[in-house]
Amino acid sequence: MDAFFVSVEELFDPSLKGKAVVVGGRPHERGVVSAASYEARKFGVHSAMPLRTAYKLCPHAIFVDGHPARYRECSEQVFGVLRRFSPLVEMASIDEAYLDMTGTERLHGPPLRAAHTLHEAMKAETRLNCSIGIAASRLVAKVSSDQAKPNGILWVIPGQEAAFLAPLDVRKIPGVGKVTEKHLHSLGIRKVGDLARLDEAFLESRLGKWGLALAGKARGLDAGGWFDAEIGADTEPKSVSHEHTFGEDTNDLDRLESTLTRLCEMVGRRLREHGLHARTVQLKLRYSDFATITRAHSFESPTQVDTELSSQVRELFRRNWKSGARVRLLGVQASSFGAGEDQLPLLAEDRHERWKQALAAADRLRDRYGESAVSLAAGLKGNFRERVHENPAGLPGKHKAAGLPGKHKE
DNA sequence: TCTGGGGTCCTAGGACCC
DNA sequence: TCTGGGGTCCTAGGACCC
Repeated sequence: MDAFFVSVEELFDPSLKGKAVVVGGRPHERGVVSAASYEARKFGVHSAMPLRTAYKLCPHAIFVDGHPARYRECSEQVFGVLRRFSPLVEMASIDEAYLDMTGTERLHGPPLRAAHTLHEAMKAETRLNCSIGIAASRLVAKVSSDQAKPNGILWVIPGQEAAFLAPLDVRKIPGVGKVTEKHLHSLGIRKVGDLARLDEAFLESRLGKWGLALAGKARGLDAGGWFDAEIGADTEPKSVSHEHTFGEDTNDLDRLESTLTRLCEMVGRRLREHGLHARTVQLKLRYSDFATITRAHSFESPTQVDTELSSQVRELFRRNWKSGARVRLLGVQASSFGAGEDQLPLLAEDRHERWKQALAAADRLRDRYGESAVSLAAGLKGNFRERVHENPAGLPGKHKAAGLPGKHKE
């Protein structure tokens, strides 16, 4: 999709059309640009740029907050259109998808014709512009759709992959970022064509396994890593995380701990939504100077229960926080998803079951009344914290830290 | 240029096992 | 008691993507 977030915002507020628009937050907030309109890009504004910088470059731009729910909704609409063109659709991100069009020729005609029909249908049904790249590999399809932007279609005829890629900067290859680009420049490699001329052994000696994959990519092959899989292959999540950057760095213990608890609740909730049980939980801690550490803990049996996550995360925090140091960001990630139900000892089974019911009820309340409707006591500031400390296992004992597994239903 | 939030994949070292 | 080789799992960090 072209300038996806900006385009969606324009649907909700047509007066934004044609103007310099920056999605991501207020100009003096901590944060970066999620998306910039083509008009704003003329002033050098681009995504991932700090909002403050964008403001300096383009003070007259309209700064708007992002609306993830809107983008998700539009993304689902987009998916609905795509699915009619092929059963093999893979959403690679919220605004990007791959379609395997093999065998659809009788239905949709030759490639350019199918693409044209799709392009029209997308505009008609979502009122959003997209660009389409057509090729015999995911890599070339992706690069050609980038080259087709905005609002274009580009077909790279089989056999022409290397010729199409050769004049492009190496940076255009997905997976080549700032660091790899610099590395390649230091070897005198600037264009994809330079890369394609080198032999694999040389690249492998300089860049390891990645160099080998790169040699393939320079020739238009889906070599290595995330490009290899079949389109539409299973996309089970590998991790679930939430993080928060404070508006201002803080060393207030109450604030830090309540933030961690809240993050654990959000992670736990997503685990339950997806029916996942995590074996590993990870704390992320970023200080004022941007120095960042991560510390992980693995459970004996996988969990999706907030209190089990948060008691471990708080322990990791307690053990690793340079006491008193100001913190910029906290994050919590769950991973290593194990299949089965937790194998708890029999005695704990009942308590555990009650907690699961309580958490499910809390999720329903949040659905109905909003994210802040229900919280574990430790997620609140102040009074309740002591009681949670008395109950470090975080399990619902007589304290009923969350006040949840009681008689009342919801 | 004072640097978000949600992800994936890769590397490397150490513990541990046979 | 100068010490191999293969494997897995765990942890930490980093590049990269949208």
